[in-house]
Amino acid sequence: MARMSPQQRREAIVAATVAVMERRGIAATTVRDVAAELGTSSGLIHHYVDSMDDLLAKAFAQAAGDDFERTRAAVESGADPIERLTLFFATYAPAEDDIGMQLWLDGWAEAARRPALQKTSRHLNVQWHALLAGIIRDGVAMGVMWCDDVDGAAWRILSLLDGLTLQVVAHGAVLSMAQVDAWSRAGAERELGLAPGALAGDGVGMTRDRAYP
Amino acid sequence: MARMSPQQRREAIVAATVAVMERRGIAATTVRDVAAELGTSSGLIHHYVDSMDDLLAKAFAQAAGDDFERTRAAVESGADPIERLTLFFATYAPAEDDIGMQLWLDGWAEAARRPALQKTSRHLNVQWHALLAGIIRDGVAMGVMWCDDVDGAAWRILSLLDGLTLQVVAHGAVLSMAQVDAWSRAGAERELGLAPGALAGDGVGMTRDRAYP
DNA sequence: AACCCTATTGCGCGGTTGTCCAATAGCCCT
DNA sequence: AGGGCTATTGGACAACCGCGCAATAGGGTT
Repeated sequence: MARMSPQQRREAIVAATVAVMERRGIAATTVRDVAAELGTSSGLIHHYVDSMDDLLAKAFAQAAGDDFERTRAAVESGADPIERLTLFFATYAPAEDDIGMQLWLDGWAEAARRPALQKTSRHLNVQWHALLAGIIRDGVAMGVMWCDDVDGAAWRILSLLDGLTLQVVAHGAVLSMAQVDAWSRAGAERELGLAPGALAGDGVGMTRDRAYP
Repeated sequence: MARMSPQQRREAIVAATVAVMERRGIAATTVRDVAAELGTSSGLIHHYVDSMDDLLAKAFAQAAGDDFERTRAAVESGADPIERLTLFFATYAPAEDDIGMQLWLDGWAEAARRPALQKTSRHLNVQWHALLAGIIRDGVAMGVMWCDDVDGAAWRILSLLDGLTLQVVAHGAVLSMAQVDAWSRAGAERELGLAPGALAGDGVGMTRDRAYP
């Protein structure tokens, strides 16, 4: 294989590990699989990585962190809390097509047995909660949302979304992605005292006083 | 080891597999672990079981089915829908101490890659939904609950419970079990138009017109 | 062009896995 | 009491795992 700079090779290894993890699952990902994914020898992996556990933790942090950053960037582009919350749902749902959420599910299950992985998983989840709680706090302060317990509401909305998505990923045809999307938005509307449909749409070009056609 | 009847031995093997699965996780459970658990040789396992996948699927079905039956029995002892729903929360939460819910988490993650396991997981989950939806339907018919979309509400309440419990199992100290219990009941109260605190308590000896001390 | 540093290779090691099988031993029936 | 059915044993087998190491090869520097 072509000789790469250590920095490039490191990134390539992590990227290949993510790809294999998404296909085979975290626990079933092996050094030889990763090596085959990027067409090199297995020995090369250990030249850059201390242990397999480290590699799996790094790869999970990379994939999960990317998911979060994408949603965070989208949310920050929203003009007001309602639009930001709508963007939150719009970017969360479609990304977790099938494969992305499966990785989260694996991560949660493995977290109890791999300390390094649990640490990143917990940290990411707290960030998701903080992002959502920030939107709600702004909305309450601006008088467009109503909620006694912001932190609790954020955890409930997030957990509802996770729980519903879990059904789709783990059980396939029982629930559809469209239902998950609609029901999680409906749950948030109820939680925050919003009118039904207040969080509908993709959030793009949305304004609070826009007339519905 | 003492010679057993095939029926007894089969049950002993499944029970031992459940015990090992709860301790080590589904994916990490080996034939030798199960054999050691019940003090026999590893060869004996394959005399009763076609493959390891089959055994894991059977054991998961047993453990998960027991969980469901326990809650179902408790719910059926309730006098009215409010009491039955309270019993639902009371028996769901404490059972999933740590170890029981970890098994569900493992099962969900493995479901995507083990067809036999996915089938039982999906079937069980539909039963959980049906149990909850039945309670809500009765409550709406009797005029003690208010809900437009019974099936959707049942999925939301169930998924909220799963999602919150997941946080505790996977991430430890981020959320407490008491918060999960309180928040999931609060979510259900909001979802069904009940007064805050309407679903509090353990449901034992509860009556609708009981005066609070 | 010669050289040195290091990215990369290919294989071997010890250990663990699921699966299988001949040999053994315990229980029931006659 | 003896014989047959089968539950049970314990190890062999091939495949796979993470990991380490001597040998090789490629590219920037002098």
